[in-house]
Amino acid sequence: MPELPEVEVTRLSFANNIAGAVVESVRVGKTLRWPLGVAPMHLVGQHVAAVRRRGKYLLLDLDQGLLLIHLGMSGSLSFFRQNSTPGPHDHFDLQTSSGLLRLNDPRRFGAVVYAPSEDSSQAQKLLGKLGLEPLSSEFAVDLFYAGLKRRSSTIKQVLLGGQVVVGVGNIYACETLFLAGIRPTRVASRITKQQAGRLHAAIRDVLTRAVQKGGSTLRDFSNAKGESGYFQLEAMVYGREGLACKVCDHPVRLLRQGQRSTYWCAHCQKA
DNA sequence: AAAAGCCCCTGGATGC
DNA sequence: TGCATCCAGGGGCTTT
Repeated sequence: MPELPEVEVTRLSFANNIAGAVVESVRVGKTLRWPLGVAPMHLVGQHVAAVRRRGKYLLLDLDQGLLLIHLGMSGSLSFFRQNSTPGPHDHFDLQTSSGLLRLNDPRRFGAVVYAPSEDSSQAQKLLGKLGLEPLSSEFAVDLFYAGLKRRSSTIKQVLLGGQVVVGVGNIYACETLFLAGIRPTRVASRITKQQAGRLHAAIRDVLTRAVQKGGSTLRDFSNAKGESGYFQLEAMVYGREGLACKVCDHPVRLLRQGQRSTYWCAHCQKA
């Protein structure tokens, strides 16, 4: 479910509410991708200083260390002002003095992991190889182009891989390649500087607008206040196999790349 | 070092 | 209605 815009919208929806709050109790349900990595008691009494985002990870800064939260494929966070009883897929609760932060995740590909610091091995194992933040000023065309230059796999897989640029998931990878007119099977290192420029602009543009629109919902995304997004940025190709391309009327194609579906238009994406 | 596969898990949609 | 099969927006881990 969540790509960068959904994670960022989630962060914005509760960061100000939880900042400065004190952890009162922690409830761990079924184990997620990994165990929490610390005794829940250790978190009690600590302040939540801030909520940051790195790629698709949310970072909750505590007095001592931080929590790394990932939503996986099916995770979502909710923030409750009042008490609420957990449902069958609510696998982590952080009760604070200002409200309850709850992770719901049916598939349990998500994670909540404690790390003693951002430099710790626990944190670096997850964050250490992440690429450029597409919505920050560090996302320069030159750096992006240089990153693509040293990759020999296809551009679609490089976008998904997160080692050159973070936060672009399957939907946005398909959509940005369409907007840039680049075929998804193109070897990344053979992309020209001009094409890299178009792709760079498409990534910034689409992700920025998706955050502004409240996150896309092809299915069921909602932020931590329970408000759903609308997918007002309509997909040009994603999920549209066999339908007419919105630009040229040729049928949208489907292909498999690394066990993921890629949707694209062979007529519009010739670069 | 990088790339390619393999998995983790549940629920919803589709087909018989 | 019931059951089997396929698919899903992610990414760490293991093997090449």
